[in-house]
Amino acid sequence: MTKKKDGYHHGDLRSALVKNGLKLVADTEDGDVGLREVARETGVSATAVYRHFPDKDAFLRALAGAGFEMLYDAQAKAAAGRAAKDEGFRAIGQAYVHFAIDHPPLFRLMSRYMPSADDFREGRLAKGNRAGRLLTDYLAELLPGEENESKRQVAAIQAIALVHGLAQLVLGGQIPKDRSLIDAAVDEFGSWHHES
Amino acid sequence: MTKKKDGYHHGDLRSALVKNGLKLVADTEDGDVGLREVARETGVSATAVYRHFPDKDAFLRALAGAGFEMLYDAQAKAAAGRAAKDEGFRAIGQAYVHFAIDHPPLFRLMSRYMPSADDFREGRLAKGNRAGRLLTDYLAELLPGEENESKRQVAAIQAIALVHGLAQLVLGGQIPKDRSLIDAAVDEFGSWHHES
DNA sequence: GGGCAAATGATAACAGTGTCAACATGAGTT
DNA sequence: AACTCATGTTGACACTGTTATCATTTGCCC
Repeated sequence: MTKKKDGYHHGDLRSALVKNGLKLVADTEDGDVGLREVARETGVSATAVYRHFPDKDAFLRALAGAGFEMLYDAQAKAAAGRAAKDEGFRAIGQAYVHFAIDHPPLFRLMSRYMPSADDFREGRLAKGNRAGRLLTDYLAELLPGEENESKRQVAAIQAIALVHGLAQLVLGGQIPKDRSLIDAAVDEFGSWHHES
Repeated sequence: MTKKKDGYHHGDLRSALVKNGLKLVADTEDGDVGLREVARETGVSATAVYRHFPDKDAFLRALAGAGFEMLYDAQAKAAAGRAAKDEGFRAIGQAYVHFAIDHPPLFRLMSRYMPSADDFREGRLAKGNRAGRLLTDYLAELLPGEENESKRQVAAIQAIALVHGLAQLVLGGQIPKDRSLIDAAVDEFGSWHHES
């Protein structure tokens, strides 16, 4: 139980649900929480959730969105102070994996509700776009003079695939949770493109 | 309904459940099937499944295992005939992503039940190890004379992270389902390490 | 301030799920 | 032929997401 302004109406139930949802997600394995469970934790009836979210899917998407906000903050903080663009790129790439390691269930949830490329283009995003855009933006500045556009697109795809794959496989236990190893993997990728 | 040898006993229920399970998984979005659903499809009572699998988790793990067998076959076929080791490496890497594209829900299920590094080392795998081992084995032959062992480990991690990340992000819609683009991303990675 | 509509909450119920305990049936062995 | 054990069934329990219906409160208008 958290935050309850006693009385029939809650005051700000929606954000209370999200906050408790995030807390409960952290205690799960796969990042899935039940609506009834979070309602119970919030001290409210099960169906009250439906006044703020159309269904469970929408609620989990909201949780994932909050997670992307946290990720964006972490990446921004990691990149701050890095004057050199390539250092900034490596920093936010590593921050991506570190975030996954620090919040395994939340990251798994986020992976399931990650905005698609279409969501990006058509601007139908709240704010969760920023996390993903950071990486590709840095990469765009990092590779200004590539021969052709397609080569740059390939490099961008490699970058996000590498970083996302690292995070996914570390959480799955296929890659050792070794921070220096992970940082090395990201660093070397960055240097390939920068030193060439 | 498939395969039913009519009568109280089924004959080979376990494999029938797996077969129908795989079929049903293919029709889902996230690669999750209900035990009752597959039991219904197989024409058997819901609890009969428990005579062959301790719980739902074990059943889904069996489905994932069957998926890894399919993946291994696809990778072996892709690598066959490639004399050059680096070509073989690229082929199985691309086959990994192609498999994901061809079987989205199954691949998502497999991602959730992917054998961990510990499973590998301690040899507690049925046969699903082969799919993962293929990639790293090729990579080991590909990089015989790297300066130190740690550099080789970093390269191995980069390879599987790149390939797994590509698969994951294509299925999520973050990367366009463009086969030539994906092949280019894998090819270029292979050439980096080979030409150096 | 009184009254009313809309927003927000609660209750009851339905269909569906994973799982367990108890029982039924058939196959294989001696 | 009888017994045993693996295999399949029935019934039930606790739980879930979701809907329909009813209750309360807030905010606004006169």
